[in-house]
Amino acid sequence: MARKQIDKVDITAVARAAKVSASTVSRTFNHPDLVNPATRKKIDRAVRRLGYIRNRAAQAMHGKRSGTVGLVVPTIDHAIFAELVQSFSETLEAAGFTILMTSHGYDLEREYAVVRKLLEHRVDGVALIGLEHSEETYRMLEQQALPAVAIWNFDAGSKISCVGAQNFVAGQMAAQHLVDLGHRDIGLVFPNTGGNDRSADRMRGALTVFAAAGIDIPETRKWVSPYSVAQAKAVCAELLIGDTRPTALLCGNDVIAQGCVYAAAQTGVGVPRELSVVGIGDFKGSKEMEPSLTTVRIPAKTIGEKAGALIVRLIAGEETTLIREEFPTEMMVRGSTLAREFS
Amino acid sequence: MARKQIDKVDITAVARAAKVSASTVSRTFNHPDLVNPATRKKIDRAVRRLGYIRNRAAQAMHGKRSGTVGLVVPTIDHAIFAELVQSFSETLEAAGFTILMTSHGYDLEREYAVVRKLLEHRVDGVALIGLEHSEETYRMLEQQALPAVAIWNFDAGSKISCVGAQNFVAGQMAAQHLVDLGHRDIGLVFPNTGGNDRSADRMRGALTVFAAAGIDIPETRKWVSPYSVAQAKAVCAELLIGDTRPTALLCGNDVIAQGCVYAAAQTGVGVPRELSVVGIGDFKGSKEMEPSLTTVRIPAKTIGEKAGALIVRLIAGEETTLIREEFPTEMMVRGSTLAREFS
DNA sequence: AATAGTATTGCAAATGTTTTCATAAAATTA
DNA sequence: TAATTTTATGAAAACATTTGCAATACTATT
Repeated sequence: MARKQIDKVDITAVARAAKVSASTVSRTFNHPDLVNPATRKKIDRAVRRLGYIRNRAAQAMHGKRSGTVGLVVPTIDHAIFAELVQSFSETLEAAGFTILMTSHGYDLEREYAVVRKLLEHRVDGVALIGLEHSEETYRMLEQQALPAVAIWNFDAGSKISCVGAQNFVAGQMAAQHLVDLGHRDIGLVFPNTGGNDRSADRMRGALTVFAAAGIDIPETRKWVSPYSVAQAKAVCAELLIGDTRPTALLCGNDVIAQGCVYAAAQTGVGVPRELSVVGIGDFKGSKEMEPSLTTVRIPAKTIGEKAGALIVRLIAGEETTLIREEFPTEMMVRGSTLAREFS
Repeated sequence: MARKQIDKVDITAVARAAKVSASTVSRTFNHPDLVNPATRKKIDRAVRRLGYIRNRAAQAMHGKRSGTVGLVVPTIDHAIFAELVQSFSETLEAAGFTILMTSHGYDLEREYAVVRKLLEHRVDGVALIGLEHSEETYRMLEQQALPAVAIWNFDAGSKISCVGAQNFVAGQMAAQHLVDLGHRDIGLVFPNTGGNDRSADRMRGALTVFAAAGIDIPETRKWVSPYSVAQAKAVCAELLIGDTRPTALLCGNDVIAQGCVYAAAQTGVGVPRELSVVGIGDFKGSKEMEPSLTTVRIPAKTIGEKAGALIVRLIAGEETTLIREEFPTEMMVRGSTLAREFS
């Protein structure tokens, strides 16, 4: 059994134990080919015996990379981001990086603070969700000349590299689908769009299509719900028991759509027969629910992977210009929408 | 507009710009009360003008804390952990820490590697999910004398501090509920239990209760499904079309239960009339689904918060002994279970 | 055997901070 | 006004590591 570590074991302790100099120990880690195999073995044994663990902080001081990448999300507690974050981190971990993750709860002031904190930790790069960030945040990133990528949204005019989809188009697709099915009286259930450009873009996209089709969405047909099944269900249950209800609901994302479908089931409104529901996102499980959810697919997993790969290249200096990668959204027509029955 | 940062701006650059020594600058950050307000202001201005960001790596070298806490999860891509992780990180961020997060995909070998990497980054503490970890991992943590807490499981004999619930009891509760309803022919749908003590404990708990009630669960009534709605639905759909099907299903967690409920809807089996389904976990949305899911509540949010608070105390040295905090599970009887109809 | 490489290692400087100690200036007390 | 205490600052050492340079010890070449 290894003894408790009373005296700190640093590189010189290892050196002493192996009867070599600290430099040689350091080299065994960083340039193993420069040291004699026999010596290496001695050192290896000492390392193991003492339970030595190198100190990245000390390494990082030498202009060496810290081996960490910052990831800033509004919240993790969402099917939405969980999938994205997972594939992003897998990619980065495979490349040897560790993720420093922070969340800010959709507060751009807090976002600035956490990004700053990441910089204090000398992350080799940062990934942010979306493209809406404070001036200060953008300025800081630029000033530090840090590899940065915005994930989730694609925008041809973005100030930093981005990899994602066009939420505007996603909104358009969902709207177009409803229009194509003959719906005219449509309700919108979206989260509050402050500090959330994804949601705002989707809504704008949808509204554009409706306007083009000559469909007016009065304020009374717009409901606000956070990204929560429970709250969406409550909001939706309320709107469904009104004396006139829309024939279709376009939801800000799949979680909200799910809530709507449940609310309909609860209030005895048949989906899709009496009410069509369309979501955006195509989260895990959306396809499996009953009725299975019609939605616009945003390829979260792919986006996460590609964003991870991009930041690795950015850090390695393989990319020098601003890079933008777009991933198309796709209309997934499933069981929760149906052509409107004309009387 | 701040100029691009060509020459690295470190503490001495700030000192130069403010015409003071580096020590004074350092002090303004760490012991502001020791420096003259006027000087402080000068320094503040210089910091702002140069866009200086302190280097935690260099600080960490002085035995100072790194201000990071490692969080090791099997995967983030789960409703299960998302909620836990969110509340855990909120608590820690409020205390000024940043989270270093890594996942290992239920591979204990990889877990050892990532914990080691966290130690290289000199995290001030680590949190792991569950209590099943490799000998090597435990040894390393002990040897480094690092504050560590296991989240999710409670075990009175744990080797490290833990805060969580008893999965064994959760399994018992779910099973007892079905027994109380008169079910005798019960199916089990659980994930593979390798490297996943949570799941294994739940299963054992359930089996204990069934045995006590004189109910035998033959191998043919045990199905394996990962934590995925899609796969659980597929597995369950298969078992439901068999010529004899159980009257109740006990699922390893709510995601699986959800898949089962959907599978039943798909194959036209009425829940709860013809089939009772009970889950474990009480995830977000479980209550809202239709029928709403009967499940055993494990208070993820509370556990995350308390675990965060505990590790903060551990790091601050306020706790010196091994601490174990248990949070009780609770049977949430809802719409997906019903007493078995006797012929 | 002498020469020129080449492989291996150690020394010392450097990295960006914090902190201890010493010193100087200012404020207080007698 | 001198003596003492307090406040504010700087110089230098310390932290754990990496790396450029120099020194030594081998190997290969002639």
